Formats: sequence, C-alpha cells, structure tokens
Amino acid sequence: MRYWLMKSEPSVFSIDDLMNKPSQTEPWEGVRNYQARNFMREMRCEDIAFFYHSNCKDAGIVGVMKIIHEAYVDDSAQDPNSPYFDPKSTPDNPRWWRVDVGFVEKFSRVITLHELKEKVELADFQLVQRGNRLSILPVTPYQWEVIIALLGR
DNA sequence: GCCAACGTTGGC
DNA sequence: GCCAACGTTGGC
Repeated sequence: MRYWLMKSEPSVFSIDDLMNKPSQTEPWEGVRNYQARNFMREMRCEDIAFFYHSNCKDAGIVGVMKIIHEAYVDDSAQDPNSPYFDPKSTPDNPRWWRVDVGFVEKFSRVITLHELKEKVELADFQLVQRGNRLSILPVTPYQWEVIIALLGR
C-alpha cells in the first residue's frame, strides 16, 4: 500500500465538502499536469492520501482519504462547459485521468504548511521544497508517520 | 491581489 | 530541440 498527498483549493472542493456528501466519495477530476496525472495512474485501491488545502488562509493537511477507484478517463476534459475542458484530450486519445477517493477522517486541526516546513525529518518531502506546485505527491511511510505524529495522539 | 517559480506552447 | 513568451499555481 502506498501513501499520497492530494491538494485542493477549499473554495473549490474542501474536506468538509467530501465529508458531508452522502456518498462521502468524489471523482478527483481536473488534474491537468502530467506528473500529477502519472502519480494518479500509480494509485491502487486502498492506498491512502492526505487531503491538503491549498491557496487559502490556513494551507495545510486537513485529513485522510482512501483511493476507492483506480485511474480512469477524466471526461471533464471533453466537456466544453467544464472549467477543466482541454480540446487536446479526445475520446480516442484521452490525455487526462482521474481516480475516485473516499472520506476517511478529518483531523481535529489543520497541520499547517508552516509546521511541516519546520520538521527536519520532512526536509526531503516534495511539498515543502521551494517552488513546489505539484498537486499530487507521493509520501513515504516514514514521512506519513512523522506527519501523523504531529497530531500528538 | 501580488509575484516568484514553474510547466507548456509554439516559432524558428 | 532550443528557448522566449505565456499561463498557472499557490504562499504570503
């Protein structure tokens, strides 16, 4: 089983949105970066991922999700009315993929980016490195453990 | 809302 | 295949 981190702007889709959906699941669509897409294709059912709130006041890790459906075609790329429309992705040759995620838990507090940057043990974590913009990143088991320990429970 | 850092595009 | 121009991301 592998660990991941997935970013979303809470004004677009937040952990509360996921938690409060009757299904508590969501197709993770709109990823339009090749590296992030490739990571999604590596995801397997039962992998787990941190939910990260980006581009907001309290940026940081807010909870945990699990992968409940492996990568399949993101057809929002073929929808001209979608904000994620990409005319270069065609039904014959789809360019973008998505996975389905399920809610696992919402943390009692946000583990802030600031906190993560202060942890020497996380110096290698892609998230805290300069200029990082990837919306989906792998997390090592050790990094996962260090981050969970920040919750002090 | 600013802007640095990065990814992508496309002309050559 | 280089690289300038452009668009996007995301912290602040």
